[in-house]
Amino acid sequence: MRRDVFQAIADPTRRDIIGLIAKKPMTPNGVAESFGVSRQAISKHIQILLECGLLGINPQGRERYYTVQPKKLAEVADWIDPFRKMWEGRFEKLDDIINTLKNEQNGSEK
Amino acid sequence: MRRDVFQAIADPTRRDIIGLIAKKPMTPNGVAESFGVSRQAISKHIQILLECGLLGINPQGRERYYTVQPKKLAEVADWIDPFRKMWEGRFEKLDDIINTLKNEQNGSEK
DNA sequence: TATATGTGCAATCAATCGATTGCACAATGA
DNA sequence: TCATTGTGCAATCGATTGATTGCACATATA
Repeated sequence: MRRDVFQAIADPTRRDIIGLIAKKPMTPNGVAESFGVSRQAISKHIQILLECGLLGINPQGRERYYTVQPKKLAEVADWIDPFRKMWEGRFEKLDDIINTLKNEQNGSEK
Repeated sequence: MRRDVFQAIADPTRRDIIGLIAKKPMTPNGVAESFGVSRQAISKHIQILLECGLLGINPQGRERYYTVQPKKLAEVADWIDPFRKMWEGRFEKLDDIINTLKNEQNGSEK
């Protein structure tokens, strides 16, 4: 079963769950009340987010408060970062990869 | 058919394709040679990346050179940004974070 | 012209996904 | 104790995904 952060945040419901829990740690029932799906469906989404490290648990009695582990999103941010430099036009600090890209693009024009 | 950037980059092969084409615009055959799957499979990945705006086309004769449109990844970076502030411990703009999350939640309701 | 090459599209298939229902079990409270 | 509540887990189902094969068509090349 593939459980990486990229796949986890691909689902819009899971992104909403992350956004919700980021504001305030919540229980599965609390989260489910904010969505139009069953508690079990939310529970499965939470399970996926747990398995890839995007959420943490804080049990209180029979309730389980889930919290967001935002640091885990750095994996995505790190992958995007070189491309950010491309679209922001900050070419002064580019590594060889991006320099190669620029040269090849100019060279491939007729 | 859902065609958003988050779903597009969820597949590791597609992320590899983006990384490859970012170095140098490539044809489908060129890309396929770098992977262990068929040309048609690569072609379908490219189609998905095209449909969500992550790639552009530059036809040269019967060859089609695909280029990366990095700006499209800003959609993902923008979603991550409030969380980046969380994991980097910059809480001075917490109100902005909360507001951003609120807006995102409202805007993504089905 | 005829042949080879580069590419896209349709059909197909196994695997996975997102959701539901039903049940089990521990913690709470009468 | 016994009923209620909060939660997790298993079975199931329809839709989607990622891959393959086969074919069509335009472009290049002999």
